[in-house]
Amino acid sequence: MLTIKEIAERANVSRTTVSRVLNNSGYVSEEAKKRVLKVIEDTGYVPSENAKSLRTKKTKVIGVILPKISTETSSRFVNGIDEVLAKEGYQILLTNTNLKPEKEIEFLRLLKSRHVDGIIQSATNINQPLVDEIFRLKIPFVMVGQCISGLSNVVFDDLQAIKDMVNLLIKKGHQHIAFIGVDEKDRAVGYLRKAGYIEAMKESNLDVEKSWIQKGIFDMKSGYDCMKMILDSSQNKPTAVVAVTDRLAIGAMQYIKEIGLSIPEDIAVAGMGASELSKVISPSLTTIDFSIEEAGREAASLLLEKINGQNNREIDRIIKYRLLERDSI
Amino acid sequence: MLTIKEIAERANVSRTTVSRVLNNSGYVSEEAKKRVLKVIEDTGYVPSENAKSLRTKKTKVIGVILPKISTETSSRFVNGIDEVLAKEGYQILLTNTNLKPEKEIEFLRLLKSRHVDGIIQSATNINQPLVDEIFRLKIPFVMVGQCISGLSNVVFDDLQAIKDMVNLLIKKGHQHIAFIGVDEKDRAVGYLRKAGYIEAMKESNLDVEKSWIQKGIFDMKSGYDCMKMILDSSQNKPTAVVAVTDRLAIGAMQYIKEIGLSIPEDIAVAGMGASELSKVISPSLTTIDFSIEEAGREAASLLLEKINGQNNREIDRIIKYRLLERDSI
DNA sequence: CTGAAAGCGCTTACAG
DNA sequence: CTGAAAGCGCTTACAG
Repeated sequence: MLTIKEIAERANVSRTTVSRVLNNSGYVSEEAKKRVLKVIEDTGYVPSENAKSLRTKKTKVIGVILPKISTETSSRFVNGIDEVLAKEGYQILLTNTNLKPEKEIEFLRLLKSRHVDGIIQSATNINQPLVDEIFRLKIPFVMVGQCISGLSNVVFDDLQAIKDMVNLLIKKGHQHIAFIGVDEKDRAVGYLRKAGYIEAMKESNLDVEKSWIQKGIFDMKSGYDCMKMILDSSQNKPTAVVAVTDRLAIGAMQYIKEIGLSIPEDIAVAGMGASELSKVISPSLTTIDFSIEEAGREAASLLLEKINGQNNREIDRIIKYRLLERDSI
Repeated sequence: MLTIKEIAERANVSRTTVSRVLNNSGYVSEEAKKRVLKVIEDTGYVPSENAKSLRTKKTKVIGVILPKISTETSSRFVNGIDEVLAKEGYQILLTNTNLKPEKEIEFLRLLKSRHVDGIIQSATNINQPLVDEIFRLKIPFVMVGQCISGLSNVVFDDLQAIKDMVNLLIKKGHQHIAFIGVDEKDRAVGYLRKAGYIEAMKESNLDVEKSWIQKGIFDMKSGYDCMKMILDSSQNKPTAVVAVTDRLAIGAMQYIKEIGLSIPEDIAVAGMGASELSKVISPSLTTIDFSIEEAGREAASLLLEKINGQNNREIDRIIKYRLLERDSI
């Protein structure tokens, strides 16, 4: 590896001078500058960011903690982050907990040990030890998808979004509306969306039969199974179903089609997430677009503000969603 | 920031000793070890990886260069990489060229300046300056998706895969088979897949009408347009069409449905890539599964071997594909 | 305009 | 078993 020392020798100047031309700081004579630049060009020298950040305490790297890396949501999210960070010359160090909560604290420490300038975490469920560790870190931090008071958060309006969806269904004349959710430990997707469904039903004085509410996990098969459960065990058959993810909704659609019912005539189906799938499936799926890229961009901007010391208070941003009404309802 | 010095003082030992317990190397008395561990525990000290790698010349970070970050392919690929790298304690530094070739060299240098232990690049089209820079870098490197002689490559058998697909169509009785491709500058997807189509047709002595071959870009709309072109301008209407990506194929399906033809009765459609969409669309799309995760895993393993000095020769790995025959043909 | 020297936080021979 | 000291490749007051 070439070092600044060698460049200095070849250009017949001191390391200080080389450093100056590298960083465009301080006075350097045109003569010297030219010589240094020439040597750098010839040798293909690239300064060591490691050594640099050991001195400057800045790394121009920000850490991103993802609950799952191989999903459409994650890649959109990272894309949004990258869009604003790349412009400022920041790199992304990616970590993936694969839904294992114990990994979160591990990665937090790891990112700290690598002196990232800031951290963005997209979380599903959060626990106290994690929160404690975040505060302990004292590092610019933005939480996405869940809300922790005292931190800055970028959140989605999960509650209102599903209420809008249920209300739309009600407006269309549905009274028996079923719900496919996920574990409530996931506060946003599990708890809040279920709460929104229940609130909306209550506000319209509609009864909810217990068997209309089913809990699955994050895949299509699970949506299929839940739909079967709902239809098999309900006294009053629902005429509509809303699922907390598109994937679950699409699984439900598969079951409905399979038993020969039609969508939306016999049963209307709605999902959430605006996945690519939702556009392409037939009938096209009514869903909620949560603007994931936008969340990524917001999180990155917020983090940048913190890094640059423009604000250190708690700031919460709620990302706007859009209800996409399509053919499935 | 807490440093090793402070830990040493608090534990009443030298920095050397702290370093020893941190790395579990050399002799340390139980006494001392216990004291140090206690202080670390109490303070939440995390050693600086920067300082460490400045000395050791290892960063435990590997750089990944992606042509586009927000695609299903990319996230699957990164997932595969992460699967094997995470086990070995490596982190991923992600860069995204957004299909801008000039970014590639920039990122190569950047990754070098960050002293990554190795680089994995997923490329679409490659040019000589890029190749030169890679060789200049002298860093463990694995190229994925394209083949550069002298480097280690993980490639897909694009040519044979599409030949298999075309031959299957032929076996099913199709003689007029159209093709939707992309720019041939993309050697794998553009050039090789087109070559495979042409070869397969030739081997079966089937004529190819010029208008059967259309070129699009990587989205559905483009597939739709190409299909329209094919149907509008052909003397002999094709009874089947194969597209080089699922997205293009699905776009084509949309047009076919729109004009009231049915799939596969009137026109059979095949894609490539085994996207999630392909499963869900109806009729489900016949496609090729290139095992992207597997490519990620292979690339990571190969890179690890190089980093550990187990091999430094060129090694090429061809990832197996599977033809998924579904309802669209 | 230029350079010698200190220092960032670690590790690692070396000496004891 | 332990520690003083050198060194990794940079930057940055400071002195000239």
